[in-house]
Amino acid sequence: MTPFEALAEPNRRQILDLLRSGERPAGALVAALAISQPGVSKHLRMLREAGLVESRASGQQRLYRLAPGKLAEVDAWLAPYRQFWARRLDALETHLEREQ
Amino acid sequence: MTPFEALAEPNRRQILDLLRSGERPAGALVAALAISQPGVSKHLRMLREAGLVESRASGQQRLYRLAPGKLAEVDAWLAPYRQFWARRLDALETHLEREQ
DNA sequence: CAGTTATATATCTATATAGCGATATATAGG
DNA sequence: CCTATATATCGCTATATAGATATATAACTG
Repeated sequence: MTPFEALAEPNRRQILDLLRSGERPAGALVAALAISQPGVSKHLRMLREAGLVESRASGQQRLYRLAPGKLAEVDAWLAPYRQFWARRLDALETHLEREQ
Repeated sequence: MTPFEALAEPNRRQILDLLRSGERPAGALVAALAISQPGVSKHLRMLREAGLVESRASGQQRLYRLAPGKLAEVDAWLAPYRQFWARRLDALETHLEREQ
């Protein structure tokens, strides 16, 4: 499964969004999503195969975390398109980056 | 079709890549891809439905061009993840600087 | 060891879509 | 009109996958 294919499914994007705030056990993801536990487990497997997440065991739990390398590849694909939209937004981003 | 779903298919990403260098007739896209003319036409339809391209008639031809607004939405989704690999790159840079 | 919890896998159904060849539609030019 | 060209749609097959429920594996707990 490629990262692009993995991102096509909304539940998988939601899992990634949840993992942005840190490592989470699979059960926390199940609780947050509107699909069954096996469904979440299957999506997690696909995200693993796409290289978008990694997991480790901790007792009975499996802790999942972002593995952002493949997302960086998606970002790299997108990069040359950035010139096409809103130069005004570019200007804003530059401004905000300088504020940091 | 959502932009994320549209981007999941490699031929569709290739079409977008070709359109980055400017408006192109459908035939030019057919010539560049490794699939049949109806196949390209179907992908173009999906890209249209996803809001990623627009087309206009010109004689017998249909000219396609990028409609980057929806790509900007993808970029916006991706934005909060950028800190994750930026951090890693920062670390790498620091490491390399220390090597010198 | 039995029971409980956490997660993964198996199996099934339904739906989506990628691909093809054939055909339809539309425009251009003789 | 008639024919050629450009593109879209139709009809089909094959494959992928999202979803569910049921079951298996694995690790804690008493």
